[in-house]
Amino acid sequence: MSMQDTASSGVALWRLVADGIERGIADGRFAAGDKLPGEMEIAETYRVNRHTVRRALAALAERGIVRAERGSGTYVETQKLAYPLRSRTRFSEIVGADGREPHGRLIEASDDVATRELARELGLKAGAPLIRIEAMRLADRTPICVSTTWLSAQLFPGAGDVFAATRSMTKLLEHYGIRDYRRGATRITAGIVDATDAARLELALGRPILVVDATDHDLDGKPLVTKHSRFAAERVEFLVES
Amino acid sequence: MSMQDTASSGVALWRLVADGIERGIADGRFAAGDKLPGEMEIAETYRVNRHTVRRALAALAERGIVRAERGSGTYVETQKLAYPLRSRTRFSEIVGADGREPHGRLIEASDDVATRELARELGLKAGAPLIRIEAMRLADRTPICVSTTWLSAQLFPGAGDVFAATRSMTKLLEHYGIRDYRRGATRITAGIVDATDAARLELALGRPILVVDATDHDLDGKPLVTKHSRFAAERVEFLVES
DNA sequence: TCAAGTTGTCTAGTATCATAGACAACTTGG
DNA sequence: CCAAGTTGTCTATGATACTAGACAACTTGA
Repeated sequence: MSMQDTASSGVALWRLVADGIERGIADGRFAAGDKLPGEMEIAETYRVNRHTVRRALAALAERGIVRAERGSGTYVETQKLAYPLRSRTRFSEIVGADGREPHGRLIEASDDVATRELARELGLKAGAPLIRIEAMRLADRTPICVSTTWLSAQLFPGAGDVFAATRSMTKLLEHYGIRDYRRGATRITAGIVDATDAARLELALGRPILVVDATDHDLDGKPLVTKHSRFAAERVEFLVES
Repeated sequence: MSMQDTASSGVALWRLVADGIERGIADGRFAAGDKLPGEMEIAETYRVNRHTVRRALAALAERGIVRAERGSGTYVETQKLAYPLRSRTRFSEIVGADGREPHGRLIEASDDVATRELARELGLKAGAPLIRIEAMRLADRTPICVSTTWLSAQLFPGAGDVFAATRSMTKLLEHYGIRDYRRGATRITAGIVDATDAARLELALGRPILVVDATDHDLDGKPLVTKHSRFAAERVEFLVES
């Protein structure tokens, strides 16, 4: 590798190294607790200066993916988040069960208008006022997914502010008196991350993402919210129960 | 945006801008022939210096996606090939209907042996002799896809030579007395182009591809050929009819 | 013809990226 | 304890990324 590669691709060398290592962890070449090769060895395999490797490892360490031990080596901290797809799915519960700390972050909340598709999913009329929430979910400090969520502006007035305060869709619904809800039909597809999501997910450009479309209903079957979520494929593993 | 964003993400700003514009073209926000917003306007929307926008546009121009006209503006060059996925799909017809000239090119023909999966698709026994044809399809002079096609060596003896002469799967089947055929179940996935296909498709490394697996049957439902095709995602758009 | 708007080109300055070398601090295994 | 191997930190240098401003060259529409 060389600066020429960086210039032509627009991706920093240390980022390529970091992504390569993270991919190795995702693929299982390095399991949780494993010792990574030494910095010099990594530098040789990527044909890169040791300082560049250190930059990459620092980025991974900041996200809690690896942990450096002076004099000893650098060790893998995390493993893929097992994400069961049940009708009752709560991000915070899943992450908590994995021994990691769930976080939510509001990216943007804005008013929107129901397209035909959104109206059908939410049981509204096309053109109905909606609130669109762009949010992000993390486990410890690692971004897991970004979601675009739509709710009826009439059923959930001021939902954007509520989410900004609670950072949780479950708590948002509780705020409007909804104690429990269920996930309806879920569509799973895959795609390539775009630049915006890549920056948000701290994901390399061009990496695969898992795209999940789903609508949550209350216990009477009335649609509440519909979501379009993009998961970093290398950090999560969907489990579908039979 | 600022250098701080770049530092944290390891992705150059101009790359984010270029991807954003390319996405706009892919999404149809900018159609072929359309004039893009001025460099200053793009710079404002991305909160970036005009020179950074010019870097992004230069990268897109080098790939033939946009074309700058001094004093006038920057225009979208490319147009995606609309590719309807019907049970009766002929590449030449689709390309011709788009007003472009279809071409076929034989890359390689070789003998092969049926794996379990291939045997199941073709209704043969595992280990049965096959002919494997690696071919490429173009519209005008733009590569659209590369396909690996398997046929029974017993049903279609010398198929490689026939394809080399006709450069068309339809004509190949005609040569063996098959006047019409239908496409069976089609699986569509996405992935990243590998180095070999990238060179063939004249595609940059790391670009997305649409992977299509399908088996063609004769009118009695007997499997004829099974294909594994890789389309340059940025040059084609599949249309699935409901 | 002319003014406004567009892309093309130049200079300059600051911050980051990447490389290079040296040495300190620490852990591990013999 | 000691040698080998590891990560941590420092200085230094050159290339690249991004911003900033100015002006030239060109197109378009009034």
